[in-house]
Amino acid sequence: MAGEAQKSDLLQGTLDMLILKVVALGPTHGYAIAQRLQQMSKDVLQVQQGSLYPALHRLEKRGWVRAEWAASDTGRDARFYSLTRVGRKQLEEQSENWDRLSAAISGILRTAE
Amino acid sequence: MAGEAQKSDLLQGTLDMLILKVVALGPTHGYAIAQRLQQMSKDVLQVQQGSLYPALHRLEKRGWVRAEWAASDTGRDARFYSLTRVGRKQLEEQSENWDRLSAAISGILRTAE
DNA sequence: CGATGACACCTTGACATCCTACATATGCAT
DNA sequence: ATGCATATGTAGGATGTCAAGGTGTCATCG
Repeated sequence: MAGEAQKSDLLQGTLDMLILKVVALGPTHGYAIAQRLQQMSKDVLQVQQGSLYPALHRLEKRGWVRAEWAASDTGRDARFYSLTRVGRKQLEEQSENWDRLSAAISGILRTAE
Repeated sequence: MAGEAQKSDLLQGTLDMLILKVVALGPTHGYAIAQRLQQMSKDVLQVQQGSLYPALHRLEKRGWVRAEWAASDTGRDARFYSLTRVGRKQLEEQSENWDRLSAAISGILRTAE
């Protein structure tokens, strides 16, 4: 705790979108999704397991991803997720929404005093 | 509700920061803060009153804003909020954090498939 | 005079999301 | 045998937002 800046690991509401994006790049299992998000963001984003797996389950329940067991790189069984057609649509919508909202917010923050 | 995509009016976790920013531009009362955010964002952001007032109260409780009664433009009494020194510090920190996180997210979304 | 709508404050209850912490199990290296 | 990275999952609690409702004032319109 030596003067570390407080970090919230995520922006609320963006996790589903980020997972969809990673899965859109190719079928991936949960553990790897979290690692990849961390790498892709250069350690800015960190997904806790207690956030990750519930998110994957709700995405599957909504039909945005499909899951199946397969062997991971290391030979162990892992649950691979792939994007459904509905999921791809969702990813597009959420990305557009993100662009709109984040641009609006950044614009406000840039307002000169 | 004609097939409208569900849209959350805000990105969770950004409301406090946005309020601090508006208040940083000059003392303002709650109702006007919500209007201003909507205007500044060209109707992209909409703050519900059930989000606004609890937010103002927690900002005050944390000592990030100071509140006092005064007459509004229309002559009616309103509760004007102004930024404290601690609040200004918070605004800076949260803005930097926003920049980091939003840049990371946008970067991931831009990854080519 | 009564109704309406904009202004301005506020609370309650439900809900979704996230985090901390815990729990389980495998494979590999030491 | 012990530990570590991999890999999945749940339980409990905190937080933030929303939908919906409520109070009261003031100006305007019919």
